[in-house]
Amino acid sequence: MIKLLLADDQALVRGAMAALLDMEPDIKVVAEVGRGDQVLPAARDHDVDVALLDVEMPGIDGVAAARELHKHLPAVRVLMVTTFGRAGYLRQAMAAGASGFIVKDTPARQLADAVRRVHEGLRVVDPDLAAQSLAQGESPLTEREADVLRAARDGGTVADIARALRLSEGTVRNHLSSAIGKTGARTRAEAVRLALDNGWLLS
Amino acid sequence: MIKLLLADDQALVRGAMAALLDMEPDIKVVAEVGRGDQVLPAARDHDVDVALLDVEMPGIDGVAAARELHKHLPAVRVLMVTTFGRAGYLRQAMAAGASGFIVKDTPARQLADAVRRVHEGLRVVDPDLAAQSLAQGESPLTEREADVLRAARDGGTVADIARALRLSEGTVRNHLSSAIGKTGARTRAEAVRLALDNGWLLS
DNA sequence: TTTGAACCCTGACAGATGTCATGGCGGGGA
DNA sequence: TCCCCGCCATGACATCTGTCAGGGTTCAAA
Repeated sequence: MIKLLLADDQALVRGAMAALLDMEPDIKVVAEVGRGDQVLPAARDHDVDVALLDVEMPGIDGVAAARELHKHLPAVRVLMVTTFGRAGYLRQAMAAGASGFIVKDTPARQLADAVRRVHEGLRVVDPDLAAQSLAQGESPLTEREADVLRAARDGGTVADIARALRLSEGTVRNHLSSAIGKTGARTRAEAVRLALDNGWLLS
Repeated sequence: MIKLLLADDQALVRGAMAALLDMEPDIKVVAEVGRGDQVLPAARDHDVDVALLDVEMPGIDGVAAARELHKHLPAVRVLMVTTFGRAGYLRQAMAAGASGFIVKDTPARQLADAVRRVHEGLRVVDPDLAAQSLAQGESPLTEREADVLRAARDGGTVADIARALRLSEGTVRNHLSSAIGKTGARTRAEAVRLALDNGWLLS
């Protein structure tokens, strides 16, 4: 019997996935959480075998939660699930110790199988996504450039970003310019979107 | 027995919700589709009682699909589901003939109940969302301003927007300026974000 | 030890952006 | 009918952005 932890911020899909997986005779959902920072405590309390983590969650994101699990409870296998096929997420999730990575586009019947494979110690990765990830390579952005793009996400001015990051406006402009160049964008907003789509702005 | 149509672009959550609802003795999922433009044909083919529609879908969005259903198959009750609690969506969904509107944050056990209520002809609306929608009022943006913001969504320049909409650059700047003023933003990007959050940029 | 990469800053400049004043057009509502 | 509002446009203006050329520090690898 595989003891499963389910983490997703949307109660409806969390409950629905629980219903789906509880139909399997060899899987039992022993814990459900809606925040990333509840993953580790819940996994500890319920002696979990496999954790099914969404990437986008309040508290800490799924990748960071996977990192925590891998560090403190290395016996727990992690299967990441995400809405978008952002290839950058895949790389970071694997680096964080995840055993599998699937997108929410995959047919529902394959989910239980993925859980079983991960439990057996196998790796489960969407092949298209893996190819895309390899082709795309790692993030070209330096940490500071990513910081600046993150701060620019909701449309503030250079002055806002500089204040938030305790930098001079000139420095912010330089980082932005560099990030725009590296992403091939023509605008700050476009650079933010591209970096986001590629999964380059995670923690 | 309530015959249900399920429309969501993510196969995994679609399948999971089907599993959840099929556990109910009085509900039967008779059709599943992943695109907005498949909703009407599928509803026709399967003599559906209730349609559970996600707002964000490829093809046409859920609100437009609801409009189609209401026009061609008025007997079908529509229950909208969405990820975000964007109050503007609620107003437009109800105007499109939907009988209910719930967010994916609601507990899974309430879903079947919502389906039953909608089937009985009752209205189902998240109270918080309804209050927010009333407080927020309708979109202050004129159609053209919304067009311009939509075109500005992925970070193009004024010249790009002008080309896409066949307008002069000056006009685009005027509409943008007006939209920025109305939304209380200080930047184009901020205005886009605010309008998006409020659901003012639907079709 | 030298080199390079990442980080921070300054200053200057062209071009893009946001604002404003102004005017013409069409379709309601008073 | 006249007037107001949404729409389109022009031109001018101050400000903001993105780019470039500098020059500084720290740290790790060669």
